[in-house]
Amino acid sequence: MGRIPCCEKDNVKRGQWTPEEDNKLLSYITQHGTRNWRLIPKNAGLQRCGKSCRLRWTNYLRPDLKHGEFTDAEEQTIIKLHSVVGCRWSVIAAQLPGRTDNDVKNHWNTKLKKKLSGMGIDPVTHKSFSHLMAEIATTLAPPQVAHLAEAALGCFKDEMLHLLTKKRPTDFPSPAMPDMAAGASAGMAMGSGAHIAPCFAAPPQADDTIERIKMGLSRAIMSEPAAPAADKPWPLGDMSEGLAGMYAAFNPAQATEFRYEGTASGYVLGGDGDQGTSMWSHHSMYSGSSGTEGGRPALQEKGNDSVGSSGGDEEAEDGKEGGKGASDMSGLFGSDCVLWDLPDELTNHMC
DNA sequence: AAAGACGACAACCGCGCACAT
DNA sequence: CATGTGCGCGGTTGTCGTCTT
Repeated sequence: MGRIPCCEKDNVKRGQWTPEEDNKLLSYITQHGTRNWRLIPKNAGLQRCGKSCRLRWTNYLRPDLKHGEFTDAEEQTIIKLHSVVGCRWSVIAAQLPGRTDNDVKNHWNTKLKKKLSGMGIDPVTHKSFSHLMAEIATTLAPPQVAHLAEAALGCFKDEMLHLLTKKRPTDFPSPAMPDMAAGASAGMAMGSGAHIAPCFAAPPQADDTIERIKMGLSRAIMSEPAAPAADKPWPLGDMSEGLAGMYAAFNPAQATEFRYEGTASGYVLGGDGDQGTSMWSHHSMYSGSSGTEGGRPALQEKGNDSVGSSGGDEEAEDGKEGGKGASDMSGLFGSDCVLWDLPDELTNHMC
């Protein structure tokens, strides 16, 4: 059916607001409130559309707004809440008095995302890069690994190249560095993306690093093995060499084989025929304590969501699986850390 | 000193939901 | 119930100041 535009664009002014316009809007709203945004610009004598007025008011003119630098506490709040609710900026902003969703969103995009990336943490999943790469190596059968490694590394590549060329990782405070070092040792045998990890552990020359990343990505793509028969196990030798090495490093006791159990049930890690041990039982975000003992199905993936569900995916799952979000989140901050004192409104988003 | 690159922030756009008619 | 309207939200774009070369 289509919507009628909120205003005739020909007759309205756009772009930066002048102090005069601000004054008109402010004085009008002070006297009459914000009952009908469509009428406000007309009554206030502004050549703006109501939507523009509303944005100006909510993002800038409101007297209860806090302008200026975000404090460390506010940043921590944003990061924690983002790990729970994703890009629901209005929900996050609601927990930060005086901040708007636009403020929070801008601050995230311009500062916090880079800050987390610099610490070796993927800002989408809030997991360390090494975890994500290792997860790729352990959760999927070899035929899928190359494709997913390519996809995942592609996501990180630009950010990493940026960091490597602009600011060395060693310049960042890095709680995730031990993980990265672990990933580095695990990935030494890798012919693929694990080249990245040593770059964080001991950054070589940036130019050399970039070349090594490119080569690693190429090899990850090129090393896809042929699929074995459905009833035959995957010998590690069928994995790309690097991924096999990475898997072996994380799971020395069980690094014997992958077994393919068909598409209906997904890929199951073999060995003793049981679930095997995920590195997730040894690592967790931030704290390093046991994270997902609640039975994170990392080794029995169905579908392709094993590279950590993105914020968008989590949102897409809202309402489909009661309690899923909350249970998954319980491990995010480690056992010694109460997740968050979330109001009902917030926790409702998580289920 | 000038030009280009980059970062930060303000503002815009389009979609979807809730509510009124 | 169908349609119209208002508003909120998240993603994207534009602009301006600062930094780098």
